[in-house]
Amino acid sequence: MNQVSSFLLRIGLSPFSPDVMDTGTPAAADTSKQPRTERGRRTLRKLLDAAAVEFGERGFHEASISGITARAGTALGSFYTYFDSKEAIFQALVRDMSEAVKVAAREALAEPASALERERAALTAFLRFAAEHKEVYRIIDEAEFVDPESYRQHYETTGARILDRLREGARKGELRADLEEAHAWAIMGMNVFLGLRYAVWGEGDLPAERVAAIAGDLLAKGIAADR
Amino acid sequence: MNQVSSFLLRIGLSPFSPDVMDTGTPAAADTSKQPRTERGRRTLRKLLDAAAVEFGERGFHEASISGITARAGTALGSFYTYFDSKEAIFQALVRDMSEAVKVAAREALAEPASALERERAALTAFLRFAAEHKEVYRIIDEAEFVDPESYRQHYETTGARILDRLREGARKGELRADLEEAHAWAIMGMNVFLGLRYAVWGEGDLPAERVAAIAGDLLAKGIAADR
DNA sequence: AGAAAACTTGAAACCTGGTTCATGTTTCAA
DNA sequence: TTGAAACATGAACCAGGTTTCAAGTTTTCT
Repeated sequence: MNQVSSFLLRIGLSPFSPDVMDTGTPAAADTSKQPRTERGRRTLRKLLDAAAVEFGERGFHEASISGITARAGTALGSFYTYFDSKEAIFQALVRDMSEAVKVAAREALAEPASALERERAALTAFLRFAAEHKEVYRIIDEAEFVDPESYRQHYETTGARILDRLREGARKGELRADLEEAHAWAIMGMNVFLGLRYAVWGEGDLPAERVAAIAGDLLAKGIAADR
Repeated sequence: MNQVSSFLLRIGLSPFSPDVMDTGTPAAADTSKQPRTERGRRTLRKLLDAAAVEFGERGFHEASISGITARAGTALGSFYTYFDSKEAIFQALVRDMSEAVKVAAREALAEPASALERERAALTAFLRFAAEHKEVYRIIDEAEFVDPESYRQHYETTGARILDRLREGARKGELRADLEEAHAWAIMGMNVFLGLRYAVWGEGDLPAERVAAIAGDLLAKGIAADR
């Protein structure tokens, strides 16, 4: 029911870690809301885990605070000890998850390989992660409407990381030298849609490796007929 | 304020055309709701146009029926003469817009060209359309949460059309023979994300042709360094 | 013309669910 | 031990927006 908690357990502890780069939303002085007690930290974590499930299952608007607190096994009122509003917890969740996706990708890129191999590995990891945590996928996607700033930040950051890899590949002479932001976004879009189709919707009609192989090979050679 | 109406004027007349393929949602016996009068058709159209603006500007949940009727210049109660609920008009809108996107793409593919050229042309058209009708983009995207069935149908149909083109290209020997559904989805994802980044978000930092050229060339040759 | 059907109207009923709050319990440091 | 701060509780409050409805007005058809 909550494979989510595994990574939230890891991440959840720092849901309010100061934003590395404050982008617009004042992020509020949530100092007042930070738990000062072990018990408090436990409750906060339960709420975040519960929210991930609730939002993932019912979507932002269908989801209810009482649904979250019920799942968390806390009283309705307790919610407001930790979050100012429904939006606030959603935002915390989105940022944690964005981070979680990033981490998952980074891990997959641990051992060095050719630039093309790396893109394939990254996609495989992403597909596996998405299949494992469909809620994450959904929540980040819904952020486009609930918390546009975080949504934008997520994709801009992700795009920038892809571009970095492309440039690195170009530097090593493995990739073309003229790659730019648009290439990174094209690859990102590819990945996201393949994730939607095969990881989130697909009941595994194509395994992650296969999908990643197809995309990798598309990146390597294009789709034109061999001459 | 409503460049939308132009295409809705065209499409709006048949918002209830029987679904070619009923997919799950019973689509209800909307026979009862079909206008039987010229006046009725006019009002229905006003409501759809207004809804496109309202939903596009405020998103599904922020949008209100009274907002729609106010923009349409009709009474609140009249809304329910034509739609059963907020969801119902949203669905009608999504399906119309899905159709509109399809039409725009078809038009761009009017004159024959090489398979790769066609993909580039399709993307250019899509980017132009998206820039022109950001609301459409947003509404279709939000359907993922408000009306998942229509959302899925939109992308499955679109993906299928792309795949058809790829197969056609393969048949003519211009494209590789091993292209499959995943390739179509990869291309679709590419297009959608480039649309989001450069048509919807971008203030035209890159013109549609340039973006389409980059993507087209990625499809043609891949991103590996020339050997 | 006359009557039925189609359509319009906007006030008000109705619901839902986010948020508040006053009261109690637990934790922790001195 | 003890008091203050942190945290927990859930009934009640409340705003806002969807939906209903009964009473008109316009259109269509014979």
